[in-house]
Amino acid sequence: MAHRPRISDVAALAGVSPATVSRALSGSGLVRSDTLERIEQAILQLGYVPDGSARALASGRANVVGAIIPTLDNAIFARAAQGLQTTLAMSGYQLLIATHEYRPAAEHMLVKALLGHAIDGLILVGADHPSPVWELLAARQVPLLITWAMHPTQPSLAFDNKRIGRLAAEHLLGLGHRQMGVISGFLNHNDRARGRLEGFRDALSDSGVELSADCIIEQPFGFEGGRAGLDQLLRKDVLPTAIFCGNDVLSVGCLLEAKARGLDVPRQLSVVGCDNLPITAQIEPALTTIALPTYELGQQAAHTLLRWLDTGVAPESVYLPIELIVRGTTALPPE
Amino acid sequence: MAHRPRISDVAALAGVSPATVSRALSGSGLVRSDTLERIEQAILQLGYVPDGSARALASGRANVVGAIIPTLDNAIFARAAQGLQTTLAMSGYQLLIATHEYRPAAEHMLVKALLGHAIDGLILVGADHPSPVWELLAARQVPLLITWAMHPTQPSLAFDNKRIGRLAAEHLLGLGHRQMGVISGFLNHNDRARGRLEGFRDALSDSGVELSADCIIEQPFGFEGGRAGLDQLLRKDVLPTAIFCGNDVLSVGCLLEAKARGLDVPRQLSVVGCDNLPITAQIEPALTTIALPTYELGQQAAHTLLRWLDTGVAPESVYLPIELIVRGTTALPPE
DNA sequence: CTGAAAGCGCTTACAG
DNA sequence: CTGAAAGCGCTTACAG
Repeated sequence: MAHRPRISDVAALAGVSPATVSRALSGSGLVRSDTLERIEQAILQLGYVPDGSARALASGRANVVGAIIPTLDNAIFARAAQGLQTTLAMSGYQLLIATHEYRPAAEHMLVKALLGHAIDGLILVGADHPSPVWELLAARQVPLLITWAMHPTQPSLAFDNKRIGRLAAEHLLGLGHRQMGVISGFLNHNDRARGRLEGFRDALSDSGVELSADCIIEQPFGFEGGRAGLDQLLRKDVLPTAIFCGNDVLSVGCLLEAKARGLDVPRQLSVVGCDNLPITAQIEPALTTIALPTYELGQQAAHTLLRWLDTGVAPESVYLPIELIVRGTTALPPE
Repeated sequence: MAHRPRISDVAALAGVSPATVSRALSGSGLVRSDTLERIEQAILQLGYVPDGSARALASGRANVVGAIIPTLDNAIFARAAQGLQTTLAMSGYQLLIATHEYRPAAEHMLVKALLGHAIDGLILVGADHPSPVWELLAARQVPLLITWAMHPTQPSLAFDNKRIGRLAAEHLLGLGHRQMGVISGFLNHNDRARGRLEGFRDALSDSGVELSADCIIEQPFGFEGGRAGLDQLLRKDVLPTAIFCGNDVLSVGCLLEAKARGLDVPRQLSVVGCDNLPITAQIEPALTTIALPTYELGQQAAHTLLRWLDTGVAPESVYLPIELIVRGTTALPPE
């Protein structure tokens, strides 16, 4: 075959007009069944696959959703992407995905790039974005769903990051801890990390416990960050009896470092993480953490966005349920 | 503004023809600089973003690459996707990604879906695909790059999966092991897993050691699979002194289960994994594994495909370097 | 360096 | 249930 067959080739072979083939393709139901059959024959025989850009241009719908996430290198975002993609595919939509690695400038470029790429909707992580990003978004008017954090006006599928911090704090306070440390990812350009820290600090504060600034360590996400965070915390004058880690990559690193130093977790040091990564349930002692339904977030993001596209009415924002899971890394403080 | 601005709006505002705006946009260099400046002004003023589908339809290039991978829920594929996406973005390309979760039927559907979605190239994992997939691909004539395994004729960026198995076997044989077990992912529809097993078995066989079929356990990928695999291996009449795991999710699970049972690794049992996941270097004892440069595979896949699109000449297939990393989970066999 | 015109391959009112 | 025709918003020879 010389060329990729076009709709007119199919039409000619089936003895109908291109319009009819188009209707058959879209499953509109207004094609007689014998006609339909001839068309299907022709499609099979020619190996016809409709041209996506032509279809998108003519119909105004690309059947593509864009998503910009911080990274795929954290299982938490990878799982969400997986849930999103799988659910979209079930409705005939595909996923155009990009990662900015926590660089705001990169995010800006990617928003621009995706907006130029025929997408029906866009998904972003976090509610906090540089204003040029919002301007682009406003100009393009594409349905935009915020995830992972709550935006005051934009439809959001959020985790209550402050409550995550509160849950961790209340658990540790309840055990009797008073000296706490925090290992967080970089707070800049990360409203999720800021929210968790704020919630943690607020809850302590409500109980009359102050969290001094030098007990808050910012580290790059990664096991090494968790290890380095613990290292820094152990150099302070007053040692913490409990540590809250902003996510489980950090908490696993922190726990492993504690074990490597011969610290008895949880008897000498309690550790709380966040995410409920699979590995947290496997290591010994298993990590106390806050479970976030990230796969479900991806699924629900897909459903929400597709409904939005169908109905044209913007969805309500919602918080997804989160849950403290107490395992082996938290206990009463020493003494 | 009532409507999304079109290229003609920009042209009108800048006092030129749409053709000139188009040339300015494509950076062709054949637009006078003062004209260019007026056009850029107009673009900024209107917030113009070119329509992707129209551009793709008219030019025949979508600036999108499709990739179908087994899952994002394994860090190994997530990292490769990350390398791929990041590198593509640097050249103005975006990534349309889909996962089939090891279901051949899903892969078939996704190939079909992506081919209908205006892509310039396609990346697949593995050389082994059901024939309907190959037929679709042949009909559509899109540049296709195979990754992770070597295809006899199709351009491939491969790991030598047999050699992975051989490396593991030779290391264990060299230590003196003669009773071995294998924990693998499901072999069906997975040429990477089959290749690794085959290489492992061949190398043993070359040394006069036979690997009996009931020492080969297939498990779903996941920590639980590794744990269950060890459990099954420990029920055999002859206990293995060493286990080769098809990837590091399995090897970590296997190691953790061994520790939970009070087995002394490596003194009572040696374990070799594959992938070099970050966690393997962190746990105690650190895992002996075979390092696969998966991020680099993603990057190189992007470069290879883009060069193909540029030059029109199909690239050579290449094997990526792999390396045995000996850490704490392998030692001389007991006695 | 710039413009007028044709065309990319579909979809979708409109008419029957 | 089906067809003829216009149009989606760009790009790109062709001509100047």
